Amino acid sequence: MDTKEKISYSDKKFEDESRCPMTDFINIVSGKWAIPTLYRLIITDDIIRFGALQRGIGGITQKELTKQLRTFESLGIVSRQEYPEMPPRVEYRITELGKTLKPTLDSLAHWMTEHRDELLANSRNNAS
Amino acid sequence: MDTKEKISYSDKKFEDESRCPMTDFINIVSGKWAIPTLYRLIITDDIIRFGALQRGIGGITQKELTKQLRTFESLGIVSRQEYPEMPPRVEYRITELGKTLKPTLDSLAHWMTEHRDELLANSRNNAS
DNA sequence: CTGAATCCTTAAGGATACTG
DNA sequence: CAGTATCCTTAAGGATTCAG
Repeated sequence: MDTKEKISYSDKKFEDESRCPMTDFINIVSGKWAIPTLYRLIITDDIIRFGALQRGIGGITQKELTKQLRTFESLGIVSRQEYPEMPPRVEYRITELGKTLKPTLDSLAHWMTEHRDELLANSRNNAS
Repeated sequence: MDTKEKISYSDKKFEDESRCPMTDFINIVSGKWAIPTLYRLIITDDIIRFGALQRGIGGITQKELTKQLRTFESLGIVSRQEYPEMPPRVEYRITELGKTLKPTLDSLAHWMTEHRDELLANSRNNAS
């Protein structure tokens, strides 16, 4: 560790002065698996174990799921309950704060379902 | 150029069998600037020139904006009108298809505005 | 003014092996 | 079972230069 540490891009994440809600949002929910993970937790709306969550999302690696969960946990969007048993059991659950995102994500899923075919057709026609 | 080209990950983008609307969505609207760009076009709801758009978004590079616009154009979400003048003028505009995303993005912006402080506070308390 | 092209650095994410 | 740790490859994105 250095006394004067390098300031990386990610340290600026979600700090004070961005003031654009969309930019703020992207700084919280970004990457290939953030929304799928969050939506799975919201849809479940109950405790769910790590393994079940991973299978439920489908295709996400353990490393990636762990990272996403840590992020959401620190934001208070997801809660984590660890049971010191053997084998270990860890239960995750969407929080009340996290649930407030449901209407928005529902809207997003609905839009995608509604327009998927049209987008795909456009995409094909304009393929390079 | 090789005759047999390597199949990269991105070639699988938005192809047939994903069937998860959230995954589909991420494949279309991903990265740091996609949503801010799209939202700016939606809010503008009129023709807007490349330079004005870039300034309106704030912080996006020319290269990045061009890339995003090409993507949205190929999906039929944004239209592009080029005037072969000197100096050149290019006007972009959200399409009807693109406008259908407005309620969803409004919801997203609203959620972020509403919960920004709480998220930031949580984030600070749980900082490593 | 609107890009295209190039170079470069960092971030994202997959694969695998290992551990309590 | 639920992670950590490590290695590795590709993607994302910024900075800069150049051109019509």
